Amino acid sequence: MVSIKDIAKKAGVAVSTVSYALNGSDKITEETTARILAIANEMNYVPHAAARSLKKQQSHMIGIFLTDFGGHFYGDLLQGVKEGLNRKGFDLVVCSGRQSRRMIPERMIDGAIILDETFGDEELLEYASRGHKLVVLDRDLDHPNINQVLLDNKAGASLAMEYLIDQGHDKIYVVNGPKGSFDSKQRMHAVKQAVDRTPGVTFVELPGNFDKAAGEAAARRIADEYTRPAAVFCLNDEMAIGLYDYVQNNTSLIIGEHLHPIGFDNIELSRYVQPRLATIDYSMRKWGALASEQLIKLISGQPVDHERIYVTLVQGESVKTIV
Amino acid sequence: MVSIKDIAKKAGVAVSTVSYALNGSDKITEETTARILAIANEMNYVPHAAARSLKKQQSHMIGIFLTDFGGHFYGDLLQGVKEGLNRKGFDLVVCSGRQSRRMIPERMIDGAIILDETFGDEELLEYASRGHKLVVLDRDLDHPNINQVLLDNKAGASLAMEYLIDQGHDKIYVVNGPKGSFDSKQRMHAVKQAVDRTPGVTFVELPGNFDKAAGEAAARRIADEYTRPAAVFCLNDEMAIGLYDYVQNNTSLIIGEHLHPIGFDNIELSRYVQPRLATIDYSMRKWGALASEQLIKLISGQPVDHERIYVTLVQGESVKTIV
DNA sequence: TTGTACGCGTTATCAC
DNA sequence: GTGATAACGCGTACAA
Repeated sequence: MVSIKDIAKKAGVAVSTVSYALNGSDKITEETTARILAIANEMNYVPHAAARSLKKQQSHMIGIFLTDFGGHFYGDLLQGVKEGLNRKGFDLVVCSGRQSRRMIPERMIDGAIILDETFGDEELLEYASRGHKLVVLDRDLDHPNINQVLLDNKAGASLAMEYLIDQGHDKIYVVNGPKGSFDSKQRMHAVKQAVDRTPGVTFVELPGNFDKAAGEAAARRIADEYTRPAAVFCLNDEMAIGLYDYVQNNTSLIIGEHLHPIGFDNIELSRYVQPRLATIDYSMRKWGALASEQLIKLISGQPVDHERIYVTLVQGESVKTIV
Repeated sequence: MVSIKDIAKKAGVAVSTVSYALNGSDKITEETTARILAIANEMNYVPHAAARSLKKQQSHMIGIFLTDFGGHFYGDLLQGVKEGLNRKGFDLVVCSGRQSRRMIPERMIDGAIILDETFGDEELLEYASRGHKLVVLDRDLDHPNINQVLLDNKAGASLAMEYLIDQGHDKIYVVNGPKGSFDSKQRMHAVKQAVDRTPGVTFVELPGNFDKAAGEAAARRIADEYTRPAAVFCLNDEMAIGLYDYVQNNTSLIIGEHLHPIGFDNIELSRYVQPRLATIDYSMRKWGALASEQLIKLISGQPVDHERIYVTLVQGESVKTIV
């Protein structure tokens, strides 16, 4: 592998001269620079990332940590992050699983975006206290080195509940997310507020886990005890799809007639299931772009405030009016 | 940031002692090792990835390069790669876009898995000739430093065509993939072979691009010239979904009656569209796992042969028998 | 322009 | 056998 030393030798100059020339410093003559560049090119020189990182103490890479690679969930988010980052000359690495976490303390990345509830708050605070810069998308964490870019879960859940109630529903199941999930908690909290301020609404909370299986389990329970039309607020679309699967394959109940589900996230699939799933929408891409922006500000020492991603209601034939 | 030097100072030993102890060398006494480990722990020591990479000339990270983050396409593949890698102590970074390519020559990663037609063959051969190890999933490239793990496109396309023909279809549209795509070419080649050996089949090739828009465009064309029932082999599911969208929203043609589409990939969505899309299935996870295995063998200098991923037919109500 | 110290961990060599 | 010294990998940046 060719290093600046080799180039220096061939060009008959010092390594520092090569380094300056390569980095476009005006300390070096135009001619010398050109000559060195030519030689470097001809020798197929490529700087060694590790050496540069070691000296500069930064890698110009940032990591995004996801719970898993599954689901249709992340495509647009990642695209948003990547675009935001590339504009600033940073590269993105997408990580998942425990092993890759060491990239943070080992300084392989200059900062991280976290969307992975399997991280403990303490672990993240620990990183932050050691000087690592983080943007969290899935929790409320207060530290100068941590910035939050959170969904407006409360608005979303309120929107969903109000929609159901406006359509005349007074029996509402709510399928919860995972225990530790911040988004779940916020959404469920808003659900309870909505119920509290609306007399006459029966509300049943079912356990869930943000995956299809949870939606199916909830559907079974609901179908088993079915007596009259009910609305079902699944705290994400994935579970709503699971509910569709179960109801349509294992019962004679009709979605949009007996059961009126609404989801959260507006994943692509929701547009394709029959009938179209009502849900809460927001821009994944914007979320990602904003997160990357905030992280770069954090890294470059600029002041940052926490940010919020706004949501809207998407109506769907899965929810019909009760007359 | 605490380095081995700090630990050495506190422990009253030389840095080499610390390094040996940390790496579990038997050159150091149990007690000394224990003491050093304790101190390192207490000081929250974490080795600097860049320094280690620099010395060892390897990062224990491997990269997978994707055309984009979109589509439901990659989740399982990535999961497969990750699992295969983690077992061997490697970490995965998922990359997309031109910028991140520099990770290869800059030796930020020890090897790369390529599923991104926007790479040129020459570029990849160039990397290989410089000693970088690659596994390609999307082209036929011969070099000692390159291993191929390819889909059995020919079998898949033959399966699809035979299925259509067996159902009595004699008018078959085929919606192609992008011009440069290896998978497209192989599939289309097999299509032509199938047509050639079956007299009486009318076959029309339509341009495509593996995205939904291409499927919609093809659908428009087919609908405009519709005279009698026809089968449509979309060279991937995404385009077949686009075709569904157009046909169901803009025409009175019925899928499974007038138009009989089949896809390729068996993405999750294909199970949800109505009627279920017939398609060609294969295990994404296995594909990923195999790719990572091959790459690690390549990196560790073991001999490797090219591999093939087998495919099966998934029947669906999108294709009905012509009587 | 150039010589050189530096960033940090690894490992060969050498002395006790 | 134990442990210390120093060279090394590669690029950067300060002092000369």
